[in-house]
Amino acid sequence: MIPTDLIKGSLKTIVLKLLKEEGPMHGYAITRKVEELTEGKIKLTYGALYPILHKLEKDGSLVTASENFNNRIRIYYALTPKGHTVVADKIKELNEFIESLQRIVDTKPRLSHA
Amino acid sequence: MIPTDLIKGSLKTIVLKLLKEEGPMHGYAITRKVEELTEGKIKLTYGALYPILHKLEKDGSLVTASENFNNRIRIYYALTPKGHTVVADKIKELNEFIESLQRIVDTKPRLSHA
DNA sequence: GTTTAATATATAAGCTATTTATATATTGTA
DNA sequence: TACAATATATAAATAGCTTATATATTAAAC
Repeated sequence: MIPTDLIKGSLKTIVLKLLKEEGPMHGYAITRKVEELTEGKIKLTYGALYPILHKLEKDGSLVTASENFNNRIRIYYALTPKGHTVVADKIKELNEFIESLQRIVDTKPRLSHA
Repeated sequence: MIPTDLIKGSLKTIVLKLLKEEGPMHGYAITRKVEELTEGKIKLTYGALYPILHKLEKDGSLVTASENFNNRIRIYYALTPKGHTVVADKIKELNEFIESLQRIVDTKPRLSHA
């Protein structure tokens, strides 16, 4: 599993991206999907997830719709038009970040030091 | 510039990786190199850098050697054998992280939702 | 001649996103 | 009948960072 320090900071982007590609999801399903996509390497804790969702709802990026499924409440989160704009920006940032990290990781030692 | 939230957590790995590839460096040079490698997209502040270096020195991953250059003190940081082990682990983690992020970012919408 | 930018290291206070712990409740499985 | 899985939620604590501040020299600009 990837240490949380590293993942810290990209969780919001990950959540938004999932909602964009999968459509409306409820919290529990989001944690499942992240684990599935990353083969268990990234685990979204509920203590991190729900504050993120609530915050995004508050700022108008997400809207909710409650559903009763087997006597369990499911709260579906869906992107608003504003949310779609936010995701686009966040994805762009994340791509730049990935690119920068790769440039650093791919750096090979110089011959002068070999 | 990439928001600091995203970079937070990978700074230590970046510093260690640079010291591995470039050989001993002093703090100021490290900040310069990171900016250069990432085309200004990642900026290492001194408030972040020096505590990282001091911590790595304390735990035995780095050793220091002072040099006087133009009446300016330069403190060179170099990896110890332990440091080399730590870098290897950190790089491995970072690669897994990058891979996981890419898997999430590259996810395309399903036809069933199209 | 004097101000400004660049070089060089350092620390303390404050912020904020996260982890950890805790709470609650139902359904399916062993 | 107990345990695992499903489902949401919050509060306290942590930790890594940013921001601000301090100090000192050299080179360039004006």
